Amino acid sequence: MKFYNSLTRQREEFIPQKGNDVYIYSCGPTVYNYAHIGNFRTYIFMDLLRRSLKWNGYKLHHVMNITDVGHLVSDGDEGEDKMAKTAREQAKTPWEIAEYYTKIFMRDIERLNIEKPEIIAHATDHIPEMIAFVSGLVERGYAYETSDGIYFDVLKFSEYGMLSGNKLEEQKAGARVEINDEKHHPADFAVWKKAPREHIMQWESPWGMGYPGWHIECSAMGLKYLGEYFDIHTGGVDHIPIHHENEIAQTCGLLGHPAAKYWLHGEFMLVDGGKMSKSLNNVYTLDQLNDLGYKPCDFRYFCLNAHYRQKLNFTFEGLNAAKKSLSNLKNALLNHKNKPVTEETTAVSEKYYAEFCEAVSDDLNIPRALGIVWNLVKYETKSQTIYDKIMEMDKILAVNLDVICEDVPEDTVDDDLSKIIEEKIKMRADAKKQKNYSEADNIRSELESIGIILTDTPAGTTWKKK
RNA sequence: GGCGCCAUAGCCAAGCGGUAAGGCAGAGGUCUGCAAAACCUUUAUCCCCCGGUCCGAUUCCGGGUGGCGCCUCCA
Repeated sequence: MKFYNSLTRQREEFIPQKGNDVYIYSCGPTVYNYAHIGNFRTYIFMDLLRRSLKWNGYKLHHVMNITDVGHLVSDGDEGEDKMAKTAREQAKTPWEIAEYYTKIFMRDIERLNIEKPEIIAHATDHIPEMIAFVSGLVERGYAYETSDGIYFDVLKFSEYGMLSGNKLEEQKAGARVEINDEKHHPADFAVWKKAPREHIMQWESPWGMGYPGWHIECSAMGLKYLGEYFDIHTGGVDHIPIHHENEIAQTCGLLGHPAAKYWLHGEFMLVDGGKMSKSLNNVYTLDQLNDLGYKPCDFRYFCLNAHYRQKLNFTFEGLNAAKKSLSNLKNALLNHKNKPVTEETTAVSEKYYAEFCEAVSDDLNIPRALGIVWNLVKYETKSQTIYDKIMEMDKILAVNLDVICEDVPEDTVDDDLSKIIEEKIKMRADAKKQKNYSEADNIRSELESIGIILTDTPAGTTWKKK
């Protein structure tokens, strides 16, 4: 397999460090709000990575964190903890907030056919590990204490910026409001924060009551579950300049070397050509898409259409295209069901299958793989072999190609109206019998004007809401 | 100002030196009284522009132009 490694900026042959076992860390959600479709694009990418590794015969040891403490609202190390802020606003405890949004997140990734990593690690369950990590940094001289916390000393790590290419001295002067003048360097970041009395989430530490910095959790939990050296670290591209840079710095500070060998980053999803942001009112959740009539698999299929390292522009035009495309694909696949198996179709499906494998293993080229699926499904001779092979491919795509009819929402038309509609359909059937087609068409358009669409089938006329 | 990504048909998009996958939309057809659905056929003489390397470049190099992201929390 080959992956593009953000750290070396090139495509590399993937060689696990411990034989057939692959150790992965994925940055997971901060559970202070509903995850949006942009977040899910990244987890779909993570899932495709998992599935393709398993497809290639690897055994996975995969950790994803749930950040339920330490992620601050603004300006790196100042400002309120996101969890605490939401808790305050909703008059709940941070624990309740975390539990609620974690539950929704887990439900959503399940709906998107995103496999759960083997280990889901909550930050609040790993405070001792983080404290040990911070102590180690202090002992080794990579972190220092100020009046409000323990900070990582970026100048002690000469390679700081290796992932993003940013140079410390070239950051825009004054772009970052410097509130804390105890810091040695503006880019120094908190690995531990001392808690004000009123802070809800706080733990005992060698530096008094406090709570961990955001970045430390990933370093500490990765070390605990995956060891000093592991294979892959994933996250969104936005993590490159700060979060992952800091993780690398911390790990190098403690261990003297980076932990992960391959860094894989999923690109952003744009909305209408620009950034997704709450102020532009273009942030969508899975539930919202569902209410608009799009199934989770429609969205997943939409994401499969673009390579994970490419920005993907979300529009409803695009989502409609994906929805239609997926439905067409299922129909086309159905044509192969229970059709005779021949030497020819077996050979053909093997050939396409091999191409599919190659695409998947080539830095997760799912768009190309999808094209191969289409070419195979359109093969003129229909055969169960082809059906079976494509269902095999769906183990990567995971868009439920065998599910033909997903649950449609209950129709909200009341009984009286449906009686009237049934009556009209009967009238139209009579008109058709008498070849009075203008009357039949009138009834059709009459119903259409109140939002009812008629469809003639061999079994009779059915109707649905527009 | 710094860092990074990108530019392929109406839209989404693959393509990694040998002459443009795939999907959606559109067009034509089959079927249907008409629709709808389904199925078949079709849709880029060319890949933002200008130079260069090469027998050959959408693909490599240099320079433009344009778009996007980041440098504040973000997947």
